[in-house]
Amino acid sequence: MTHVDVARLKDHVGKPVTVRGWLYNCRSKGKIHFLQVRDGSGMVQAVLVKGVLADADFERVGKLGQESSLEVDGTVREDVRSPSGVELDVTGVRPIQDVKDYPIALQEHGPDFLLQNRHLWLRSRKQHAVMRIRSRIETAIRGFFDDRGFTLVDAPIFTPSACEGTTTLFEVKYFDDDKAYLTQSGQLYMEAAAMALGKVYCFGPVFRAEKSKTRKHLTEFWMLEPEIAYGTLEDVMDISEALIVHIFSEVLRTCRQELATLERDVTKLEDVARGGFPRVTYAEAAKILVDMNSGFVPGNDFGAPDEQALATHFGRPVFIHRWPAEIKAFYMKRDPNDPSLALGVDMIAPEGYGEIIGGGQRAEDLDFLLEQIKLHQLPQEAFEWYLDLRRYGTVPHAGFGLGLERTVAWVTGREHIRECIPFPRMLYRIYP
RNA sequence: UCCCCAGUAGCUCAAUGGUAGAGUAGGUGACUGUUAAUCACUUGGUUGUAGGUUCGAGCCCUACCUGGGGAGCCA
Repeated sequence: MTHVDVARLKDHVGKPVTVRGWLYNCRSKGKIHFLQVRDGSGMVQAVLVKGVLADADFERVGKLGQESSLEVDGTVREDVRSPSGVELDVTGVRPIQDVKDYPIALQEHGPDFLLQNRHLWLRSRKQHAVMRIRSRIETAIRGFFDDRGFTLVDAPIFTPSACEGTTTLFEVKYFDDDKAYLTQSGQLYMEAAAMALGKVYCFGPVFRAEKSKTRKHLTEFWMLEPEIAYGTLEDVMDISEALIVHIFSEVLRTCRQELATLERDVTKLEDVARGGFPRVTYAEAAKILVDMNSGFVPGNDFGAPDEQALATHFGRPVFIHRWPAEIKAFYMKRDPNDPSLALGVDMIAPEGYGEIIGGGQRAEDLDFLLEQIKLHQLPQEAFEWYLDLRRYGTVPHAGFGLGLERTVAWVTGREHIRECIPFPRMLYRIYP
């Protein structure tokens, strides 16, 4: 008998197949067992009628516990009662391991318990669906950039110093007496790579040692960072909008089943996939907040409540660009029309998912950067290689960073970012 | 680091300051179309820890521990 993935069973109607997987649930109705079998590709109901097997084997199958591993032989049959359209008429069952007391029951569980059992939680239907969508999003991202002539350039994980000098970093010992830090961003390296390869992106894990305890934060998360030589602030907004549209379109095209499992409102995703995101300046956004009497003080950075208010106001992804320079990073280019403004842009997602993208145009002038490094009291010697990029053929360039888990949370409609990475690393939690 | 909330059976949760309970999982049995099947019976407890108040504390008070949510910071 040929082994077939559950997802492909509909191509084998009427034929004998073997399914290899795990018992998700078993409902026994006296002389019929209904075995819910999952194999990672999908779930199928295998129907075992008494008399097909020896009575002792029939009894034994009916007593297999949740997540018992097994191989099931059977004939594929179309059935309108099945959500997947097919069922398996069982002709044989080979239990591999009979499991008792599987920790995760078919009921609600608390977050602490689920996170302690993350290695098992991944098997449940919704987590399975989230991981599938995450994978599809990563594929869509790579496809998007590969199709547009970008080169994937992997950034280092160990770095000699802070990229931006702002956030708290994880420190590790680097051989004898040197210290190294886990990267918080590959951006500066992408700027170097863009001068070599034109259009580049990196996509990998980054680390933040801030003691953040919210549904939007992880200590280890994955970030996509494209960088474009000769790119501008407008390019960043155009490309990031096209990217978001592409991601949402691809998920809608390929993950209908998973979205249904997650009970995600797809009309929300379809709206995003239409594009045409509003673009406002910081000053315009600030005015909106002031007009709402939100208590926002113009000139300040937007806090989480401000961000939420803006997201609600627009109800769509929104770009906010041209920020007061003093609240943005040292490497941001100034607006030629108003040097107090930085050519930075953030994209805020609707539905409370917050800042998904941050980026902008980079300063390409050597003297300006030297001044900024002094002003921010950064160690110039650590940035000499970065300054070389402005000494040897400097050009305008721009790029952005996209937080993968926040994007996954948004697409899948998850309450918490911790469900959007296979093994979340969070404040005080590094198991399993 | 700060603010708020919660810790009771393996899990999810009840319990006016007065005999610790239910559902679920586990066990035993019934049932030929179940969708977290249903039904009957059943095992299961140092109420996070340490003090305190009280005739009496799961409940009130203090400290600590663990977890959750939020702020700041960011993606």
